[in-house]
Amino acid sequence: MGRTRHDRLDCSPGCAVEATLTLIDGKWKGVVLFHLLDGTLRFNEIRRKLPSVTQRMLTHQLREMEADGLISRTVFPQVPPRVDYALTDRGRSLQPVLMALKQWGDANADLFPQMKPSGTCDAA
Amino acid sequence: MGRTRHDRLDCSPGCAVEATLTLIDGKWKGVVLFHLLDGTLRFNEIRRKLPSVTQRMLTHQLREMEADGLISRTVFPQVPPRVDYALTDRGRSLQPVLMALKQWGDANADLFPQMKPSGTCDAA
DNA sequence: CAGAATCCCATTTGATACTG
DNA sequence: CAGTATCAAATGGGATTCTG
Repeated sequence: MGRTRHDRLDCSPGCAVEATLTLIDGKWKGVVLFHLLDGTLRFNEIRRKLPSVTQRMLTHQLREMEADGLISRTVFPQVPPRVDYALTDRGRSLQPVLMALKQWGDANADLFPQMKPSGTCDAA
Repeated sequence: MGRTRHDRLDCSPGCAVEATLTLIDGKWKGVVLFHLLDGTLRFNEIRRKLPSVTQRMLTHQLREMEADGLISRTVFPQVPPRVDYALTDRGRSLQPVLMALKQWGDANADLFPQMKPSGTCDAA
């Protein structure tokens, strides 16, 4: 086990750009973080917002973001289980980054044919 | 062949976030775009700024960004060859995104032990 | 409900050598 | 100088099944 994901960083004036990217790429991390901006979510609530994610991947991405200190994971010892995910302070500090990414994506929607117009689905 | 890189997009309020990410993840794209903010660069100039990138990877990433309309590639028919890379208007419009990524990375440098302080290397 | 375990395929990345 | 070509390794990601 270990944090080999950030080993790709070398020294360069722009490496902070890549550094941040290593934390939020991964197939679903961006969207998950974005949704968590609106508040705490349970595992299946996140799943429902991401129509085509598998449990395996969602679990994996969530664990990585937890290890990176971007989100917190709270397990309620009850049956059936309940696990809450929320942004940490560090995770919340990504808000400007996430908003910049979203704004650019919306402004350049023509690049993404399969992306439906913003607000077509259930709003956050 | 084709543009399968953006097929990962599904419908979700935050999918524009992922959409943008599909364009700038890739191991070196972020840094390359960042450096191009300062102006046109030749192939080997970019290489020199990225100590550990291979020609193969750099070529590949540049071609993808060209296909996505983020950068332009100008070949000068001369010997030895000269190829200039520059941001397109669309690429330049990523500036706020890139700066947000860089700022966050610098502010959270403690997460990246192997990242030397900003400005340690040759400045852009 | 929120996962863990296993298997397997696709894509990404790297190493190396060669070229107009 | 700015690439290509080829091979191999690492990683990412999906499908499915099982469980406390």
